[in-house]
Amino acid sequence: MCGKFQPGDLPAIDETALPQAFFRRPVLDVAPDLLGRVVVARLPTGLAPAAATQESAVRLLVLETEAYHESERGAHAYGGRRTPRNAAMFQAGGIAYVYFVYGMHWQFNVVTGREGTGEAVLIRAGLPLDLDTATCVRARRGFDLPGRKPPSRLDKWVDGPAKLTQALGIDRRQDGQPLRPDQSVWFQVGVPVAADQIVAGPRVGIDYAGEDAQLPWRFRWIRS
DNA sequence: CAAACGATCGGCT
DNA sequence: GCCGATCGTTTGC
Repeated sequence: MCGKFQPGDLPAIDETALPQAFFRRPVLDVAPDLLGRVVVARLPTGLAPAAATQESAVRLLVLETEAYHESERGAHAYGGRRTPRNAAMFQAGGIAYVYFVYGMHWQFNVVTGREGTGEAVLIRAGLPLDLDTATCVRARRGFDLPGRKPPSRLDKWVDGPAKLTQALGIDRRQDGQPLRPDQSVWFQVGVPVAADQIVAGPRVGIDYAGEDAQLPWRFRWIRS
């Protein structure tokens, strides 16, 4: 390629796939530990008919996550209550939990912990890592449509959970899928993140959770 | 079976 | 900053 694509100063990225054991830990361990990892998705673009049969690889550096656990009111699995929608949350860690919100958006979660406990990490934001990714994200997020243009800062391209599923091409078909390289979505080791660069704060959009809405279970990587 | 309600986004003021 | 869009999931009658 042209070699001009610069996602910022980053050390070498370790492309080793994260093993299932990485996810089979408590959700509050996994959620901050996912910062600096790379999420990879090989999914159809689903745009023009000609492109619909092609597959594109999108690689995003994980910048923001949130933890959800059945012990608190913010979680779909609160109180251990199972429904057809949240079934994936109760499986052993290492699979995807994908659900639909606000009548138009998909959200991508990583199931954590042991089988029988409802917990998952919501992936909220990411940084495009290469030219192929940027090309695919431009198309999927509609940056090339008339009257629209991509954000000037690359870290504003995928800065919300619904924007992230749009960029990766994730929808209900990935719900319950194992996160492994032989599937369509998986994680790589990525780059190390210093502990003092991780900022914890309250999760967004869960006012109905009462006092649990103030738990500092949102994790953001602030690159200095 | 009907109806309310979102773990949000993008466009406009 | 506010507001409208839009529909799967859940809950209650």
